Amino acid sequence: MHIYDSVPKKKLPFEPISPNKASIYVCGPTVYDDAHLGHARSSLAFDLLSRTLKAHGYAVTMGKNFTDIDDKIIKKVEATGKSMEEITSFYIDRYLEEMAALGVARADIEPKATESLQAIEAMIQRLIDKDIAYVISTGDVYFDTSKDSKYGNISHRVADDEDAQSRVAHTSEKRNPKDFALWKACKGDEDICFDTAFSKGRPGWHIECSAMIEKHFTGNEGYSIDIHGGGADLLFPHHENEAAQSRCATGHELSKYWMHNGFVQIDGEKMSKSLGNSFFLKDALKLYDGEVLRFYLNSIHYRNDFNFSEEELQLNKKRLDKLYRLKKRVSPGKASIVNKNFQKSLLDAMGDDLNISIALSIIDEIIAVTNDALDENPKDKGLKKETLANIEFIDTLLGFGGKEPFSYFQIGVDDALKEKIEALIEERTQAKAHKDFARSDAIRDTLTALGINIMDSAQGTLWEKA
RNA sequence: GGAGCCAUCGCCAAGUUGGUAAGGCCGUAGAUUGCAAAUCUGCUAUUCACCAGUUCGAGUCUGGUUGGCUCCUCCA
Repeated sequence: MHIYDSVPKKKLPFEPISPNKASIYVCGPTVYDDAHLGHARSSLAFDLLSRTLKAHGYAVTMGKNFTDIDDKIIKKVEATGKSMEEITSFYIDRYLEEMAALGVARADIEPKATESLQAIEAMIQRLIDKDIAYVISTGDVYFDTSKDSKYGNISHRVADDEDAQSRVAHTSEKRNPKDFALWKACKGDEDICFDTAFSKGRPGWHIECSAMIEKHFTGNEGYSIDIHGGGADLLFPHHENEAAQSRCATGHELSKYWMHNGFVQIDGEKMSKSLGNSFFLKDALKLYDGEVLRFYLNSIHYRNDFNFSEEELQLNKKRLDKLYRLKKRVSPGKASIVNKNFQKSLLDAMGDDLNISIALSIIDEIIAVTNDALDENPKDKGLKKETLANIEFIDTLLGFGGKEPFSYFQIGVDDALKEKIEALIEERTQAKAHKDFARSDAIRDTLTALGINIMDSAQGTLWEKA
C-alpha cells in the first residue's frame, strides 16, 4: 500500500511504526457553526483511508478531535447568551449526525479540547521548563521558534522577513516574529478562563492537537502516530506548529506521514466562511441523499480540489444508479464469495494512494460484464450470489451500494404516492394486456410527469424516482 | 511581495520508474422493446494550455510564456 506524504511531496510505501497497525489523527472541526461541504470532504477522504487500510489488513485506530475552546465559540457565547457547553455540544451532535448520513464511521477516539486541559497545561509547562516556551507580561505563552532547528520542515517555509509576517499582529515581547501563542491569557472577567501555573487563560489552537495526540496515542520508534491528516490549508501554520511543539516537548516526531485533502470549491473558489460561499451539509442533505453526496464527493481523488456543482452531482448519481440497478437484478438473495480478481484489483487501486478513479472504473467494468452475462443467462444463481458478495465488498471498502436496491430508487417517495404509482402501473399492465397502447402510453406520461420512470423487465414493470 | 499546486475529448476525470492517451456523462449507430425505459454492442482526443530543450522516444523530465487556484490571517 502506498500513500502520498505531503511533506516530502512523494508517494511512499506505507510502513507503519508498529506492524499491521495504523494510527491516524485527523484535525476535526471547531464547533461553533454548522459543517459545510468542505468538512464533509475531509471527513470522507480520511474515512476512505481508514477503510482502505482496514481492507489491507491493518488494525486502524482513528482519532478525530473537536476544538471546543476557541475565540469564535466565545464570540458565539457572547452573541447568544448560551453557555459554551450548550453551543459546542449542539454542533458536535449535528456534526456527528451529518457525517453518519454520509456513511462516515465514528472515530475510535474523539477528544475534546475541554477534556484535555491537563494534557495541554502539562505540555506547555514542559516547554516552559526547557525555555522553549516563554511567558510574556500579559500572561500569554509563546513558542520560541528559534529553539527548534527543524521548524519549517513540514511546510518548507524558511524566510521570516517582515513582509511575510505583516498580516500577523505583532507583539513587541515576542522573541521572534514567527513565534506563536500556546496559551492566551484572559483579558476580562467574562472570558472563558482556565487556571494554570503560568496564567489564567485558554489554550491556543495548535497546542490542543499536540496534547491530545500525546494523551491518546502511545506511538513507537520515534513517532507518536502513523498518519496525521487534515485539509490542505492546515499545512501551515497549524501542522507546522503542531509538529514543532510535539517534537520539542516529547523528543520525538509527531507523525510519520502527513496527508492533506484538497478543497471543495464553488465556482472555482475555495468554500469558506469568510467568502460567504459555504454550502452547508445540513442543506445539502435536505436536497440529496447522503449516499449520493458521499459518492459524488469521493468520486475524484482526495488531493485534488473539488469543484462542486449540483449538475455534476446529478450526473454522478447516474453512475451509482447503475450499481443499484444491477443489485436489483440480483436481489433478493444471499451473497456467496466475492470475486477474487475483482477484489484484488479494487484493493490494488485503492492501495495506490486511494486511486478512486481506477476503483470506480473497475466497478463500472464488472457491472457491464455482469449485466451482459445476466442478459445471456438471467437465471445464473451462482453469478447472482457472487455479485451480491461483490457489492457487499464495495460497500465495505468504499461505503456505497449497501442499501436495499428497490428502496434506493424510492427515496423521497411517500406512501401515498407509492400507492398511486402502483395503481397506475397495475392499470397500465391491464391496458397493455388488452393491447390498448394509447392508454398505457398515457399512463406512462402521467408517471413521467410525477417524476417517475418505469421500465418493463422480466421481473415485471419496475419504477424509479428520477 | 514571498511560497506552492494545477492546466488531458463538449463536461467530469485516470495516467508507478519517459515507450506511444482508462473510465463516467453527453452525443451517435445498432441489438432488444408494441413504443419507450433499462441492459448490451459499435463509433466518438494521432492528441495531452503554449513555446523551446533533453531523448531513439515526453501528457509524463528541464527552462520559459499564458491562464486558474491555494497558503503566508480563523479555516477541512
